[in-house]
Amino acid sequence: MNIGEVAALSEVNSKMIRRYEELGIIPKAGRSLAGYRQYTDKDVHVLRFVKRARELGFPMKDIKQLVSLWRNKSRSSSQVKNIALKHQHELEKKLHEVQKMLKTIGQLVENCHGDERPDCPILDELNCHK
Amino acid sequence: MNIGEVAALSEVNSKMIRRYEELGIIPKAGRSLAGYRQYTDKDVHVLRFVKRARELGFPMKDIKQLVSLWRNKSRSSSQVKNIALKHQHELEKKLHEVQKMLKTIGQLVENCHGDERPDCPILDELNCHK
DNA sequence: TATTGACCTTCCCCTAATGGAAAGGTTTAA
DNA sequence: TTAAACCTTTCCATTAGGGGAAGGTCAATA
Repeated sequence: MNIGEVAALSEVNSKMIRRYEELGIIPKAGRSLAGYRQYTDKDVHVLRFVKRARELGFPMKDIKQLVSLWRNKSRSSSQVKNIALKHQHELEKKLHEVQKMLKTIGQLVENCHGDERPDCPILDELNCHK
Repeated sequence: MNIGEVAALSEVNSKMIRRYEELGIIPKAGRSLAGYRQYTDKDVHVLRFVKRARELGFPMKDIKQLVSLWRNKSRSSSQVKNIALKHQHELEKKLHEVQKMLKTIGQLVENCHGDERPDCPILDELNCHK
C-alpha cells in the first residue's frame, strides 16, 4: 500500500504518518523503487492505535511508550497503568484550570449588561483586581 | 523605569514584555539614549491587565482587542461581552473534551490491575476498538 | 581609573501537534 | 503523450512562551 491508502484506512493523514515515522513512533516504512513508502495492514493497525491514543489526549511521548509496550509481550500492565495514571492527573489539572476560568468568566458575562454603554464589569475585573 | 523594574512590578517577565510589544498588544516603548526601553506606571497597569486576561485563558488576539476596548472610552460593553462569550464557549468546548477523555481514562485505569502480568485493558482499548 | 556584575539589546532555536504550500518526481489512464 | 493524481522533501506557520548567545551599557567598588 502507498501512504494515501493507509491514510484512508487508518484515518491518519499522510502528513502525520510521515511525522510519526520521523518521531520514531512507527517504524520506518520500506520504500518502492521510486522511493514511495510501502505499508501493510499491520501498519494500519498501529496507526489506529496511535489515533485512538491521541483522541484520549496522550502526548506523543507517552504514545511512543505505549506503542512500544503494546508490541512488547513481556510488558507488565503496571508500566501501562503508570503512564495512564500520569496522564489522568494531567487531565485533572487541566480540568480544574478550565473550570476555574469558566467560573470567573461566567460571573463576568452574567454581570455585563452588554449594551451601548461603555461601563463593563469584565474590563473592571481585568483592570484593577491586583 | 527600565524593563526589569516594570517586569518585577507587573509580574510579566522582560521576555514577554518585548513579545507583547512586538505583537502590538502594548505600545512601543520609548528608548533611552542607550536604546533601553523606558516605561511608566501606566505601562505596569496595562501589563497587569494583560496578565490577568491570560490567567483567564484569553488568547492573545482577544487580549489585543480587550486592551484596545479598555483604552477606548467610547466602547460599548457589548463589544467586550461578545469577546468574553466567545471565549466562554471555547472553554466549555475544552471542558467537555477533557471530561470525555477523563471519563474513558478513569474507566481504563480502574480496570487495569497494574501488576506484573502483561494483559492490560488499557492497551486493549487502544488496540481494537475500531 | 579599571574592572566587574547586573543590566539591557537583538537574534536564533526550542517546546507540541498539526497543517499549508512549494517544487519536483512517478504512475496511470485517456 | 499528456494530464491528473499520486508521491517525495523542505520550509513555514500556528500558541504562548522560554533558553541562551553575543554584545552594548551602567554603576559601584578596588
